[in-house]
Amino acid sequence: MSSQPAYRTINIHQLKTVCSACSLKELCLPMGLSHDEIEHLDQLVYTRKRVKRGEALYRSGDPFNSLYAIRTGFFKSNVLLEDGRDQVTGFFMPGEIMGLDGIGQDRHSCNATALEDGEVCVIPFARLEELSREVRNLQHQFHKVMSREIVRDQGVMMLLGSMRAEERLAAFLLNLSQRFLARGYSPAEFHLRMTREEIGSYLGLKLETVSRLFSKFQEEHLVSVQQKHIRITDVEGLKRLLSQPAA
Amino acid sequence: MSSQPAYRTINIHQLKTVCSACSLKELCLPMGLSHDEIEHLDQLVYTRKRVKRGEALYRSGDPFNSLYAIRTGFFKSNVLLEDGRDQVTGFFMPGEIMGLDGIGQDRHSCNATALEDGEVCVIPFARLEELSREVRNLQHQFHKVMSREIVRDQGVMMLLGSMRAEERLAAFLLNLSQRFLARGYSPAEFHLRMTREEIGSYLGLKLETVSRLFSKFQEEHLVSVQQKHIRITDVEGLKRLLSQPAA
DNA sequence: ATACACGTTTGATCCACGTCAAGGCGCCGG
DNA sequence: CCGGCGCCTTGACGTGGATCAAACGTGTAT
Repeated sequence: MSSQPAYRTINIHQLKTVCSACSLKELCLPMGLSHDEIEHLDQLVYTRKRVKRGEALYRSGDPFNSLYAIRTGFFKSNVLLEDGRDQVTGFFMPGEIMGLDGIGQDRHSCNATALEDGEVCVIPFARLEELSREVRNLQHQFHKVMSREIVRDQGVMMLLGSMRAEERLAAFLLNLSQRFLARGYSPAEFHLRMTREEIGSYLGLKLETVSRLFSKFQEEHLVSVQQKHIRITDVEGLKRLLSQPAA
Repeated sequence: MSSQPAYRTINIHQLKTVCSACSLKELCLPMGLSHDEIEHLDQLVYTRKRVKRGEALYRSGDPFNSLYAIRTGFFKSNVLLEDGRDQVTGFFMPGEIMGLDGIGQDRHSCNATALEDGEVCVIPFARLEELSREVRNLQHQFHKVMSREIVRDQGVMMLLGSMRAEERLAAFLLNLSQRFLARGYSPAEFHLRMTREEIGSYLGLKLETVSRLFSKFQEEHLVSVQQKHIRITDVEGLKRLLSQPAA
């Protein structure tokens, strides 16, 4: 990757690299930008990085230089307490941006780990700021990305702070479903890339509880679960769970 | 720069209004900016807004136009579920910025309410974006503010997802204490502006649990509590609670 | 002053979820 | 094809915090 020749116009791989040619441009940072504006972005992302399953994209404490736009693969972010407790703070899929936590302190405040082999676009942050001083819509788009991350976090707080275990898992499945749909995958049938323990950590539950709930949902014909393969058979049923505070 | 009258020096109220003359400039948006840069900001904030205790600064669904920098008073933000459940997502004090949730969808996604009479600086967002295209450091500073909000939210997730009730309350008190300290108030003795119920909602606990924990902390000589007046008598003791997963 | 309303404290009881423990399934390497 | 190791499921039991209920301050309005 590193030794790209100068005559890049004839390099097919490079062509596929730029935002303007990326299939995720409707979901990712370029969302809502005009064709011309996206071409400005092509100067921004000149590095890709492959990450193998289990590898860290960055770790808490690492100096912050870049944001990462996921091209392929599935990632998680998590924070560790001194005593070893571990809280998963998010799951990320193609088109989503990781690393926003690093801007405020010039170092990352969480770990980002690949849940399967994947590839990310490296976005040098100084360059992004520079470019967004020139391209108004890019600036605005970037602000939207950050704001949506804040809103997403509010949703997780709602989940952790006021929902019961059942509701949390239902909300989680519906959220994944929607995000798969937005990416052109089936919203009804998908593969969970994370373990029960990671789901539990994210939802503030123990892995046994998550497992039991999957079994319960299956008995109630809301989903059909086979290990990591999930098939949602009754979306409305899941949604109904969310509006029913008590059992 | 454009429409400022030349004789602005004689307007006392105006003098107090501008960022360059604001006592909170070390904590608020102008943090880290040079004197000259802060003067640019003076064109940004031309409206203040008084908010009475219990009044909303904005509500979920309201169109988004401005951010709000708190000058005086104490605020909370909360989200409501259809079924009436209410999650407090944050408490805000002077120098902190509210409204960042609105950027992503052009409407606010939570409510912001005054816990006591207060005053905020209205920051028209379009103007902020414009100015931050011109003033590099302002741009960067604003990005830091947003990023820190994301990191703060991660902390709350950690709290809600992996801490026990005792630890949550201890973490909450220590957090308030630090923020009061940063504002020049006593970190050891302060007045809680929110009710037990609001604290509970924020921490994912019921008000009775919060009340019991205050009593427990008092018995253990960690704090002395009298209604809303709190005095932290053993900071180290509180910190110790945080690193002890089990009782 | 007085009184009401609201917020808080405290006790008794309950239950959702955690903990501990024992298999079971499926995948990978030998 | 076999054995081992993650990961998952399921059961039995324990407990932290919720719920229900009853007083008790305290600030605010009359």
